[in-house]
Amino acid sequence: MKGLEYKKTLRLPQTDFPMRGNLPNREPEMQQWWEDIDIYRLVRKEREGKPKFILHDGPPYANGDIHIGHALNKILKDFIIRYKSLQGYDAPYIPGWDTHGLPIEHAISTKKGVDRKKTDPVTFREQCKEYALSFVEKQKSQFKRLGVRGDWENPYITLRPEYEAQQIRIFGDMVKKGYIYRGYRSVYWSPSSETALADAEVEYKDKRSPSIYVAFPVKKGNGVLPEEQTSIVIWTTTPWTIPANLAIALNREFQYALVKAGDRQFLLADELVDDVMKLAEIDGYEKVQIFRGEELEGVVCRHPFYDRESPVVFGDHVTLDAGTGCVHTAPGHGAEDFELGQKYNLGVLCPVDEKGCFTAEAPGFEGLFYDDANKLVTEKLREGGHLLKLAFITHQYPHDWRTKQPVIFRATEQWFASIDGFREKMLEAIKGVKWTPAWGEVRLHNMVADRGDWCISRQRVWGVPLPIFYCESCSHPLINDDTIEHIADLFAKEGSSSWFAKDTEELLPKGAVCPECGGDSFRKETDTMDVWFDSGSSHAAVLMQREETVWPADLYLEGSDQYRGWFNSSLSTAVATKGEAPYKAVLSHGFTLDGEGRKMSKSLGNTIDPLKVMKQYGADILRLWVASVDYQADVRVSDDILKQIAEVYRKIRNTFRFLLGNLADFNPKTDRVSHGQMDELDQYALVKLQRLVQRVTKAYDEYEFHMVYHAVHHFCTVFMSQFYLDVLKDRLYILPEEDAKRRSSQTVLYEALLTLVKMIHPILPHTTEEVWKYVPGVEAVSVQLTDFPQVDEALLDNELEAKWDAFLDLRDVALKALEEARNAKVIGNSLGAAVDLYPTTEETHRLLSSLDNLAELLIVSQVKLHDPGTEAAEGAVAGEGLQVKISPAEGGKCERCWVISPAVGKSESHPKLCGRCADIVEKHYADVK
RNA sequence: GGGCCUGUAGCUCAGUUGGUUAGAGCGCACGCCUGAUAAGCGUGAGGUCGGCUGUUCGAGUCAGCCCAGGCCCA
Repeated sequence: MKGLEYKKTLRLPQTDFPMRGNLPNREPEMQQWWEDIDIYRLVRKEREGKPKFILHDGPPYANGDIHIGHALNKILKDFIIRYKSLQGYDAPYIPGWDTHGLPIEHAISTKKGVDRKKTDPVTFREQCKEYALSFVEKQKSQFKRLGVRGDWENPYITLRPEYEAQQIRIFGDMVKKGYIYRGYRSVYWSPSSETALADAEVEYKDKRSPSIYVAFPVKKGNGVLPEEQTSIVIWTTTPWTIPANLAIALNREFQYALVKAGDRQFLLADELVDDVMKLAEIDGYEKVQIFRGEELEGVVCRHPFYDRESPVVFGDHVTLDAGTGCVHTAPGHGAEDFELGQKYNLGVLCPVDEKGCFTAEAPGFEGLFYDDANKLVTEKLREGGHLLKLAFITHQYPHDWRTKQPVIFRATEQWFASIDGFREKMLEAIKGVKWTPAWGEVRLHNMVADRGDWCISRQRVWGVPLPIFYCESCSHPLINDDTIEHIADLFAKEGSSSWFAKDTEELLPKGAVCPECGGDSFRKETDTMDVWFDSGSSHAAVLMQREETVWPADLYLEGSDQYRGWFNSSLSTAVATKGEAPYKAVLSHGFTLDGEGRKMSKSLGNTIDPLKVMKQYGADILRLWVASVDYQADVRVSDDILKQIAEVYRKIRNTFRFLLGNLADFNPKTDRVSHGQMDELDQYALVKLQRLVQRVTKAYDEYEFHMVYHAVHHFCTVFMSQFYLDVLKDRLYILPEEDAKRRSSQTVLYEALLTLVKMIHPILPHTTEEVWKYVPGVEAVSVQLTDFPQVDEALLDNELEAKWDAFLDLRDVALKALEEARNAKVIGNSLGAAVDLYPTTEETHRLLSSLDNLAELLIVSQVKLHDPGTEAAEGAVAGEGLQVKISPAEGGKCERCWVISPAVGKSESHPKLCGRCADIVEKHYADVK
């Protein structure tokens, strides 16, 4: 027999499981198979009646392709759903989409060129809906490509009638509890298009404006300022807002100077005196007195041409960058002014209508277009001697992105949810939620504690209408249980566009009358709800509606921006209506940054496109990346990082391949070896496997997926590949198929295979499913229909573990000695070596002498264990408790097992084999020639 | 400017109640093997633990300040 023939007597690994993943091609095939067998429903059925685990999906906005942040979010959710399913929970996953709101309106206007003002609402909304649904489909296929398992056939979508109806009911409930009220708020207003604008609809352009300095006469000096011939000087570039002036804002911290010029005195910020005097061309002035801002509290001025007071107030927004340090404040015409007005109870004066023309509230200017009033106001100021200077400046000013005309601020009536009404309950509810990471609680608490009321009305068409009517005769709003239920039912049947399609009479229940005046004629509200109200109602629209879910959810999992967003809006509507949080636990993830830890942006060109990654590497690589990082803080991605992940993937895949290859002839039903009969090394491997299950289970339970990743990778690399599998090769390849020692190891390999494939499945669903198809003797059609490995406490032999752990340390000493011998050209591979072991302690000797197969464990040909304390040969390598000397092994190299042995050549029938192999071939392979 | 968070080898992560020369894997360098082979094995070089100042017998671990970066506000 020749070497080639002897090779036929080996049991080398054999498997069709491919070494290379070829994921970009193979994953879609696997996903098709999942769809064919309807894996989502199979898993649900498998867990029917089991305790539920509800991870409620936060809806992404249906616009654009998915980006890496979406991928991170959905993959993390999928880890959890898959893990909980394997752990025996019934864990349905209903993906959702957020579909109303400005960005879609915007896209319809810009991309499709539809003019909202010129299109009837029903038609416009139809186009928005079509657009939104097209992106739902697009993103759905992209999410599915990530390998996310869920009820993709029945997602929740905020524009669906049944969703809108529930949202209306939530709103109605809040009305009933008295949390909804009407108030004023300052918004961007475009006179040219006669509509309110959102921030995104405003663009800044250069504009030439008048710049005036105005003296407001002091009426009450409050014992601090003189009242004769004394004025506070303000600066503004919008003279037309002077009629709406209700206050003058100062900064408490600044120094203000009283300046005497001729017979008049002016108060303004000390630092700006010289600049302003120069501009106003006032010579010969002198500072009379300096005040700290706060000293001027209580001072009141008189409006320059109305019989009205203008008190001094304080605001941090007052700066010394420009002007006088005294800010003209018109709550009706500025956001900061408005807030200050609220704070000081100044009231709101907004004497400008939707066309930008003055109303009767500004006597002397009625009907005048605001921009034309600048001149008249200035004139009036000059006449009264209040105008110190008029000039013109060019500055950046907000314009309507569509009409390109300037925009103004206008206080308008809006609907609010009164956070004060349930703030305390919210703070209480926050305490009852489990926050991961723990600082989430502080973050949301601070936010809720500080936030103002929630403005829920939007002057938009693409949204859920505010279901409110106004009496035609007294303007009193009409909203009650009957109207709410009526509209909810209507929306459930026909969708919320019916609000725009139908007349008011058709929208009202029969016989509705105004509770104030008894009138029976109404008009309907035209505003829609803030989209945060949409998604914030999902707990009611989904969890309370669907039969497969329960309320509250076990978990919400979103990016950390959602503390302000969805975590917050959901909590608000839930606490307001049910008095409790809609979630038992909240988990948040960070943001994806580039390789340098910087924000990703298209303009910087440092984005990573998940779709490209899947095309190049595959979804499992992307998923492995998600698993590898500590997502609770911000995470980094780059091409280099993905390359690294691909390497780790290779290692895990090859471990599976090796296990499969060495189990080709193993039938778990007939070939298993009982634990008591196992080789000690195999028992040790089982202990290590239990330790892995322990560690991994804990990590999954705590949502610490990077711990899973590192633990599994470490196990595959350090324990399996570098030690256990390497040592096992000899017995697996060389021993006869049915040899008990061989079967013992195979039993462990089989256990390890099953354990690993299930444990890593939530992270690598495609790869593990592929592996599953090659695992011998399993009945479940999919790995997803199996149970997560449990720790077998009976296998945890601490003494055995400690002994072998100690052996591995001694092995390191031997490995080092072998390396030195290799470098010195004493040996090539380790089988060329004869090893002399010189224990320096009794303990080491006891350990080593208890192992009868040291040569096998060290993968060398010969080992001699010396008595403790024996002096080591020259050139021995010293380590902890052991010295090791390497020399070339003596004898011939067995052609079958490659071990070097003096016995080679002794056998007559097999002169090229060692004793062991000659024996095996005689007994088991007599027929092989 | 405010609230919250992050900063340990090139990369991804560990570092127990503060306690000896700070760990792992990947990558890298060098070598072995060619019976896991577009694989596998071995050895090795890499860290002022973001910086500074404190508390302490002793700090990657505690406190303060600063720098860099992130989310959300103003």
